[in-house]
Amino acid sequence: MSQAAKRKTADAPAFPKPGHNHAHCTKDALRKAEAICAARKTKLTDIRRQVLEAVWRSHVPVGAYDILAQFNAGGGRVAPMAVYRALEFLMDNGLVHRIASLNAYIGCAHMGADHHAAQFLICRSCGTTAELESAPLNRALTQAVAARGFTIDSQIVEIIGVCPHCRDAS
Amino acid sequence: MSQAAKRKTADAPAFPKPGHNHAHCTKDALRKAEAICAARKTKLTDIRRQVLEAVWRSHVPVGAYDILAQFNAGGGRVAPMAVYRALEFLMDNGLVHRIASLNAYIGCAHMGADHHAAQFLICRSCGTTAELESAPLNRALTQAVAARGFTIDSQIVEIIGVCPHCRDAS
DNA sequence: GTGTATAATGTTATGTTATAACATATTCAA
DNA sequence: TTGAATATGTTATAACATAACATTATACAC
Repeated sequence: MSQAAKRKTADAPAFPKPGHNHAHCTKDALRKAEAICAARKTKLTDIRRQVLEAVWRSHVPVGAYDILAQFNAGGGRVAPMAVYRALEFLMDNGLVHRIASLNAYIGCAHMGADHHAAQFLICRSCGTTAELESAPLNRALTQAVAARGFTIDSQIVEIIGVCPHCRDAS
Repeated sequence: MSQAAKRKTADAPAFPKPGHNHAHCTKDALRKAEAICAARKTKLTDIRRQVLEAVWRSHVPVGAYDILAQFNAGGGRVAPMAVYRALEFLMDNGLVHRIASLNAYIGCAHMGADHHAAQFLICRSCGTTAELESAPLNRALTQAVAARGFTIDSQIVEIIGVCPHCRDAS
């Protein structure tokens, strides 16, 4: 593989494909989450792990009450608070992101990278949402903000459009 | 004024100052809104204008139910639907933006510029929110998205931090 | 091991934001 | 002036999120 190709791969991860082996995504995410919590000495308890699994069911952001519904489908009695608390923990530990424009949550694709500066591509056709993670974009953003004398704490960048797979399919 | 200064003025509008003449902002906004609705042959009815005025009370995004409360403070009987419908009209006509991270609404600072690609700076100290409108940022964003084969429809860019005035005051 | 502080979860209630569905009124043009 | 389109009124409810306090589990010092 050429240097350019390598750089492209590192810089522009493929948009999740419809038929990819998602079990691998989930397993990998859980494994990394365990490692991160161990390193941070925080506890990935049962309910937290279950919420993380629910979030990783797909690459489509999932609402808190959808997670709740999954839990209670078998006659469970979990309350909304339990889900929201688990989500808060997962977000604090960089394992999950909130998608503000959807009021929904998605597993972090770059666990451990310590980025609270995620950017998202949201397909309005299939719902699949991917992290962007573009260095040039980050630079442009940092510069534009600094030029206004503004001190940046956090950012919400959500791009709504059509993913390459849906575009090709239409 | 030098070319550089002109460019800076056009490119980086000042963050709204605490003591600026806000009556001018409001008046200007209403005037432009009238013109835009006339040009588009849409109707800026009473309730729509009142919602627009409520949104322009300040440069801090305002919640739909806050607007509602203003209306009903004097014993009114406006229902949430009325406010939401007016907000929808105002957004469709490019007069108001929704701030997703706050579930709140703010007057559009560039009426008529026909940009559904607004970017916002939100001060977490005073709440003042300004539009960013950076060409380099837009370019970087467009490029980064295109490189992923993604077709962009709309974007949500909200930068949370501290505005220059609050920073200087602290 | 026991007590005690901290963290995690359970429980109940309520707050906040937004929309559905249908009725009525207004406008404007044919 | 009447019919179609637009705008508003009204009632109910959906969807998302947190407050406040009770209980249980965990850890760690003694």
